[in-house]
Parts: sequence; C-alpha cells; structure tokens
Amino acid sequence: MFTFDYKIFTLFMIDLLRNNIEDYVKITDEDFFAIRQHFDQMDFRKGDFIIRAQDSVSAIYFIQSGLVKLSYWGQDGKEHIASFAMENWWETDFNAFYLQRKSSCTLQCLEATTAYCLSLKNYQNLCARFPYMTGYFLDKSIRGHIANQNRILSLLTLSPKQKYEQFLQLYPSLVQRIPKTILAAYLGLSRETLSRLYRRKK
Amino acid sequence: MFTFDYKIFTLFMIDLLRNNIEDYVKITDEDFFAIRQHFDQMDFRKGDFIIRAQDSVSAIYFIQSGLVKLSYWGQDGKEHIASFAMENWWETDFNAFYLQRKSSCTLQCLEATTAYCLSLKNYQNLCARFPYMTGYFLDKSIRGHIANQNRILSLLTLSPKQKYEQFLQLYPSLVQRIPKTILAAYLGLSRETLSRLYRRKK
DNA sequence: TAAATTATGTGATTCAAGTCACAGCCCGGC
DNA sequence: GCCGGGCTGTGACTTGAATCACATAATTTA
Repeated sequence: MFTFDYKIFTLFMIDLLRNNIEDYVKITDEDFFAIRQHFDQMDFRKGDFIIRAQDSVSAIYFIQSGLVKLSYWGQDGKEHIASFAMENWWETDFNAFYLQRKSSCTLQCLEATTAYCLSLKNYQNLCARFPYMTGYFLDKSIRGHIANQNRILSLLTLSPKQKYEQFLQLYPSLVQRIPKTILAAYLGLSRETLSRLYRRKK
Repeated sequence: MFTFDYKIFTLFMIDLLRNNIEDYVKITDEDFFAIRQHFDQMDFRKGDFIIRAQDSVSAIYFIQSGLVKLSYWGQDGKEHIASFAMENWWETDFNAFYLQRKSSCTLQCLEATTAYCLSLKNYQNLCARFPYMTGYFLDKSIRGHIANQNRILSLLTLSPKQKYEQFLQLYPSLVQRIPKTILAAYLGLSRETLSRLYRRKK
C-alpha cells in the first residue's frame, strides 16, 4: 500500500534530483521519499531574485529546471558573474550559506526556474539521517572545486578568444540561453570585445 | 600499556594534522593513532617536485611544514599558479587525483617541506572506517570551494594594485616567502607590473 | 671566494582590450 | 499595432598592462 504511494509519487516526480543522487549512490524508494521531504519546491519567474545582496542565505538550491546566475557587483558598479547554474546543478552563495554571513552576491533567474530548496537545518538533518548523503555532497563539492580550479586557470591563461571558445566547448547548450552581455561578465571581457571576437582571428 | 604508546606517539607528533581534524571534530587518541597510520610522511627539499605534469596522482598531501606551489604551464609557455599551500593546508591536483587522470599541473616545493601523504585507497578506507572523516573532508572541500569562488571574483573584479593588496591582507605571512615572479603568476600579472605597483598610486 | 644563476627594479615602446558613442534590432507589454 | 527597454554590432579613441631591454642585487653552488 505504501509501495503504491511511492509509485504515484515517482510518477509525478520524474525527478532530476533522484537521478542526480543515484549517479553517486543507488537509493530505495523509501529513502528517496524521506529525502525528498527535506526539500521545498519553489517556482520563480524570469528575472526573479532567489538571493539578494545583504540577504542571509539559509538554503542551497537544486535547479530542477531553468537557469540562474550568481553575480557580484564590484566597486566599479559593474556586474561580474561568479557562476551559472542550470537544470541538475546545485547553487547558492556558499560563502554566505556555509559561513552564515550576509550575502555579497545576488542569485537571479535568467529563465523561469523551478528549484528544490534545502535549508541549512534540513541539510544537516539529511546528512545525519542518511550518512551517504554526506558522501554525495562531498562528491559534488569536490567536482565543484575542480571546476573552479579550471575556471581560475582559464582566467589566468586564456586569451579572450580562447575563453569564449572554451566556454562554447564546455557548455554548448548555454551559449544560446545566456545574453552576450552576461556571458561577457562571466568571461571577464567587455561586451564589445566579446562581440568583436566572432570576426577577429587570434 | 597501549595507552602509554599513544602518549609517546602524541609527544613526538605535535601534530598539525590532529589539530586540523579537531578543529572540525574531537577525536580520541585511539582514533587518531589509527587515522595517522593511513598516512605516509614524506620529506622534500626546496625545488623538489611532488607531482610532475603527466604523472598520475595517487594521493592528497597534508602540509606539515613548508610551502608548495601548484602550477600550470599555458601554451604560451608561461607558468601560472593555481594555488599555494603551506603548513596546515591540504593540497593536490584534485582534477587528476579525484577523476584519475594524468596531471596537467606540477606540484613543487618553494621551501623544504614535510607532507603527510594520503593515498586514494587509504582515503577511501579512512572515510569508510571513520565516517566523521567524510564530514571533515566535506568541510575542507566547501571551504576550499568558497576560497576559489573568492579568487575568481578577485580575478574578475580587482585592479592589479587591488589584487596585490588583497593578497597582502589575506596571506600577510606568505608575501615574504614567495618570490615576486611567482606571486605575479598567481595574481595574473606580469612580473614588471607587480614590481611597479609599489610606487604607483591607483 | 668567485662565478653562475636567479630574482628584482626601471625605462621605452607596443598593442590589445576597455571605453565612449551611436544605430539597428528584437521582444514584451499595453 | 506601437512604443520602450534591453540586447547587440561597430567605429573611433584611449589607456593600462604586457613586452622588450637592460642593469643591479641577492642566492646558490662549485
């Protein structure tokens, strides 16, 4: 009887989150049901803010659908992009979330977005109740660390053209979804330089 | 009798590693003794390579004393610094270690260095036998992630002068220990520009 | 100790990317 | 449909950092 409930449940939730966890470790229906209850679903429209500067950040977000940008405004008053997150990615301002500080960033939707929201308390409960979830988050964290490392090396070593081409190669599907102005702010280029890149050689 | 052994042991090992773990979770002498046996101590002279490009990387290193640099050579043939690690820091080429690939980086000692070496197998054993160690590594990983995020934002938003000043502020003790040429390669500046920074205003 | 090597400071020059300015375009709302 | 705002392309100009070139200082090593 409960089994039936799970079936209904999983039918409705063709759930990226479960897939994402199961890429790391296989789990039972019962476990996933319990895990899922630690999350709140939230829906945002294009342009909505998930986190505003100066907010305290009490959750991590698993993006079920849509696309968000994590951005930071320098003293120069310009927007810079720390990262993007699309379906199947985790995102938050970890600095604010994990160290319990006010956010210095903004998390905003580039598209209508559905996110599963995991509060700090629920995150801790989850890891306590399902120890393998700690391992899961560690895996995600290390992969994020590796991605950041690569990004740093790209910023240090690549020419504007190479940066753009590497982004194209790494995230081909994102290039169409992100305004060039924003992409430029991610790559560390001016909008104009990025635009001119299409014609130039080097 | 065994208790006595632990005492001797901990007497010899005024051990940064234990302190580092205990910043996250308190552990017993017995546990630390067992944990410690997963590590091999290695000593390096200044200039020695811990990892060379093209190596496969089978361990993470906890720096007990000394200073190392993780660097990458761009196609331009120039050295770029991914990160430094000094006493009390963990370091490796995580890309190569965690994803089991050939290293594209080099890990080299800027000073004579003593490191505790944790092989992938021992790392897995350690987490399996002491589940709280997974939490410990997760904590380290998230903090590393946050540091990388900040570094990315610095590279994107700061002027050369500001980059240097921020480094001074974050790691005052490191500035004296690192050759300016290497520091420039970390900050993403030319050696000359860094040198000139001391006089210029902006 | 002296020689060799590596680190550092500084001037002159170059050039790639930023900035400013403007025009056309696309998209969404009324 | 029309209007307004954000997005994008492109030219002209400016500039700050890289590059090149050299001299001096500091370290290593033989």
